[in-house]
Amino acid sequence: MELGDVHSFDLTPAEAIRLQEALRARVRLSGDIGEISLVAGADASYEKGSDEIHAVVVALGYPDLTVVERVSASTETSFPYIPGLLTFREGPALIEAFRRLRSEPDVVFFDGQGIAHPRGLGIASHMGILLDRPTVGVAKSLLSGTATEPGPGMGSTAPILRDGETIGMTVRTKEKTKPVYVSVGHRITLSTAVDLVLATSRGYRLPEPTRQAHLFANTVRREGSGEGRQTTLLSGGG
DNA sequence: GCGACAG
DNA sequence: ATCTTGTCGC
Repeated sequence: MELGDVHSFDLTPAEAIRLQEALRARVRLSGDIGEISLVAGADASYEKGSDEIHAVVVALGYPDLTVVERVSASTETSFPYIPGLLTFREGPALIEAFRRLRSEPDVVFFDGQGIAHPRGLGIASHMGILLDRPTVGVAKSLLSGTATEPGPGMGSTAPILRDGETIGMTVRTKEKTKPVYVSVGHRITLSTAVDLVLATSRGYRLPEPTRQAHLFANTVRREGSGEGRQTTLLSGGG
């Protein structure tokens, strides 16, 4: 994908927070996505003691969810994991992975929050601005706000509230399984985001874009598919 | 001051 | 996120 100007990631935590406060104004909570034919999932993995991050992006056809492309990028990081500043740890590697992506996904799912973040700029929102593309945050746990419990059935949802505002939705993607926390990343409505998460869920807690990215990120870390600049294009089949 | 705290 | 084997529930 073509990326526009990307700001520096060589920042201190205090500078990172100031940047988030400045960028939050650029997040768009609405948008007409039109016909969707391609979705993507982005994720990262790393080893316990290492500072090497393995980021991946997996593109899938929609609504069939067939994987059409997988790319990865492995980079060194010095920024530690700090709740609320995840983008500054995983962002550089993810950006490189997106640069290697040939596909042009209509929407991208990220592992983490969108606007359901202390400063309204979780990794899905931040990356959405840099990519200028619709994005959705699909987190496995809550970072900000109060989550209400959805019903036990697949497809049930309930709001994530903060100061009386709905900042996201808990979504039951699998019956009797802990819900995922969905919030708008950028250029999409919460309603559409939730619909897409459910439309891409196939019997697992994580929707396919996110699940496939998760699996591939682990493969890259263990077997190394990204030592350099490798892009894997698939023609069909899983 | 204390607790909470995406991945 | 990662380190790890078996185990309990659907």
